[in-house]
Amino acid sequence: MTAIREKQLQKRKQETLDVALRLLMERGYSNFNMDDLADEAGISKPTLYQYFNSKDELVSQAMVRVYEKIEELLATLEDQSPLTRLEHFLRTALKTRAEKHYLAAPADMEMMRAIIHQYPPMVEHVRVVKAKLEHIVREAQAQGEIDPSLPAWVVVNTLFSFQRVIFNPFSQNDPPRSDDELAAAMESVVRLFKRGVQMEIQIPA
Amino acid sequence: MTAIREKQLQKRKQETLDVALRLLMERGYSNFNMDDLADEAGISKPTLYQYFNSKDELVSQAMVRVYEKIEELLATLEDQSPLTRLEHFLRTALKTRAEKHYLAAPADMEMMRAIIHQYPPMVEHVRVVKAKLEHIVREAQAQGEIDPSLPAWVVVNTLFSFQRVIFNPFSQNDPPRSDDELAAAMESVVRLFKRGVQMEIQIPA
Amino acid sequence: MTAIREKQLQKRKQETLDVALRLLMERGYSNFNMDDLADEAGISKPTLYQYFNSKDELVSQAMVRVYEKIEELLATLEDQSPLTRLEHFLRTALKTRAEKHYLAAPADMEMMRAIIHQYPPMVEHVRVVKAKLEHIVREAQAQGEIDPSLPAWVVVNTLFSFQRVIFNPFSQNDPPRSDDELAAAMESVVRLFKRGVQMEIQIPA
Amino acid sequence: MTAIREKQLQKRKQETLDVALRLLMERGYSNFNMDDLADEAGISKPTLYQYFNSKDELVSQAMVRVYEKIEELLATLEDQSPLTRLEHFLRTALKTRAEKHYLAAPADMEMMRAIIHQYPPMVEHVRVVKAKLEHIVREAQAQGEIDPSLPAWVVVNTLFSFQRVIFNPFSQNDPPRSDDELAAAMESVVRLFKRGVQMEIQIPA
DNA sequence: GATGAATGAGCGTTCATTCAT
DNA sequence: GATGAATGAACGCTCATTCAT
Repeated sequence: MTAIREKQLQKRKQETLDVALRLLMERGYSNFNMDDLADEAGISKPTLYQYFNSKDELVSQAMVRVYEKIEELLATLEDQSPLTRLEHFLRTALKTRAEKHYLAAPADMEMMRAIIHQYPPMVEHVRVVKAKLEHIVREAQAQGEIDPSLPAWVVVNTLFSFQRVIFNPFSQNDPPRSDDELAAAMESVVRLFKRGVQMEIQIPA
Repeated sequence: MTAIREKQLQKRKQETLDVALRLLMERGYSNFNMDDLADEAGISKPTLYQYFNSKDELVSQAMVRVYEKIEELLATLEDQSPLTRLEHFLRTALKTRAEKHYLAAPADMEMMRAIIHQYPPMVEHVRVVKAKLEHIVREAQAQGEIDPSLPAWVVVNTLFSFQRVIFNPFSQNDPPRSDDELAAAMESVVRLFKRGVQMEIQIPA
Repeated sequence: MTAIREKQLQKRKQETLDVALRLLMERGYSNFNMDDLADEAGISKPTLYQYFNSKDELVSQAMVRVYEKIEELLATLEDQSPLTRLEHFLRTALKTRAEKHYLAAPADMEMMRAIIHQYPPMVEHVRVVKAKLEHIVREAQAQGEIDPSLPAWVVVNTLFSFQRVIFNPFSQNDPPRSDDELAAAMESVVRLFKRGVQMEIQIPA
Repeated sequence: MTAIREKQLQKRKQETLDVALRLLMERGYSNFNMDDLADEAGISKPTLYQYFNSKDELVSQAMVRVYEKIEELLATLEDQSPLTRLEHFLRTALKTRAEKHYLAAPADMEMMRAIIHQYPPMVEHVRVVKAKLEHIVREAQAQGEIDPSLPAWVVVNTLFSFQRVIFNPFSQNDPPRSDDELAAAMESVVRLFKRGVQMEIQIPA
């Protein structure tokens, strides 16, 4: 019984986090408020506060959600070569981004640093995911797929950063891109990344 | 006489914008408030509102400031090759960023989209700078320095995005980097960029 | 259960409007502020804003309240002759006024024009009440109780205006009137009105 | 020299008061501010404060101006019968009002009571004008032009109140009146007043 | 367990008023 | 004598958070 209850609760919580994520993406942190979230999630505010202790915790958990999705994604790719895994990650991140959803777009939220700081478990979560990605980078470097002179953390941060190429707040002022343009842009970014991290080409004598 | 006054005023305004930029960088938009700004700038709130009509206008002008600096930078590089100019721009952006100042870090402010929208002259400013950079990219492509198959806007956005590699809100949770590490990272990013945009290497038969 | 809640809420709202009306009467619009209202009404400011969306809406609703009272009053007089109804209305208005309450004193608020304009339903309300009064005037004219050469709207506006005779901001500087004086003044006004609107007396040949 | 200066100053002051009166009429007290007044009067704010010690004093003086105009008007009528003088006063007041200027519209400003209170000389001024009007009323009563049973102050207040019949903030929502309608309305008001204050008609046996 | 209703604390903005030139 | 620039004090309004039912 309680288990079922518990499951229902978890589901509600997850749904709430999804709505929160969407609103954050749509409006930005400062235009995101608990009233609207409660409304859009179809629950009352006190209930919201039963699920999450504070707005900041909620936002933090929403971010963690993003990182969990990354982990899930990486888990499905375990049998592929390290570089292929990174490529896949990048491609997925870009696509998700283009569809205006989240996934791995944490860098957006300059504003959330204070928050993140206050919730150590979340911080830990982020650290773990980054460590996993760094590990993959190092594997790739060991296998000669990536230039070993590049610091692994730089490569990982680069991957995260690339998401902004496709969609960022300022692109709203750019000319709108057609789906084809967007697809081409994504491929360009992937190519740019792969070439960029490649070993120095040794021109055979 | 009046000219001196006017100049003083402009100076005050600029100083205020500088303080604003620092606070925005430190705290993010939503923790940035007019009281603190007035305090830190050493002026009263009503004076603030004589300089700027609203918080949003102030923030917008602060952003414009950033773009002006980019323009100034680009102007000093006119005699160099297109790719060199882009490289220089990137290097400067990264360095500024590492020093926790601004310059070309607009992409930070997911939260500012609404704002920017409301101040058409600012939007125009941003558009112009982006157009200039895109122009340089196209020159580089014409001269064979950059792969012509990459859309110019993608390359420009990439340049902006790269700033986040060095410093972003989440890196506060990463291990702190030494100055040497940072310098190396910056070089890595530049290298990654240059290789990434390069023409496909034609291996001679 | 909820019904009780709802009723309590409505009561609170009404009480708040009453306090608002008193304060408006005492201080005028520009010295009337939401903090004091909240204090005097014994609720918090946010609660105030749950009841009313803005100061102006609140003031508008307070005005509507006044007009509702007029409608209620008129409803109780339906079986009387038109002129008697108008007389009764005037008498009540004057008495209420003398007791420093409201009822039908909208003309006070020169300052509220902008407000009223912004709340179409309120404007409509006012229009309806005026229309009802004008209708009564026309009935009286049809029955020979009122000179038909007087435009109905002029008569109605006259009725409203008369309230100021008894009490207006400037009368505070006048010598204070005793209760008897006040009663006499009210009767004088009523008499003045009745004679003023009367048919031209036909002196029989 | 100084006399000329002094005259210039007085002229400027009067002009400023006229602008103030117009703005007060147009916007109401609460939307009337010193910045706009300085702008529209073409002087600087500090200069404004040299002319008038405070906003409230300025407004009070503006009101006094209105009463001065009444005194001037009455002075030109000295050779006429008391009732004729009152009639003339009423007619002028209504006309001025219809032209959306002031003159004798003090009752508008519910909001100014606090002010008026604080400037005894102004209060005195108002008292004097009212006393003069009351004196005329008493003369009329002595000459049998006005029913002696009506308290003089009631008659005077009635005169002031009538201005609102023609134009008040709420009439903005009424259907607009043509010039002819307005002229007819004014005549109606005058007639209503005259009949209203008339002696009881003694029907000869 | 869920919620309608309530609130303390704060924020952006304005305004009457004054200083320094 | 006249003014551009500055400010203290409020005011309208919002938001994260918590009772009371």
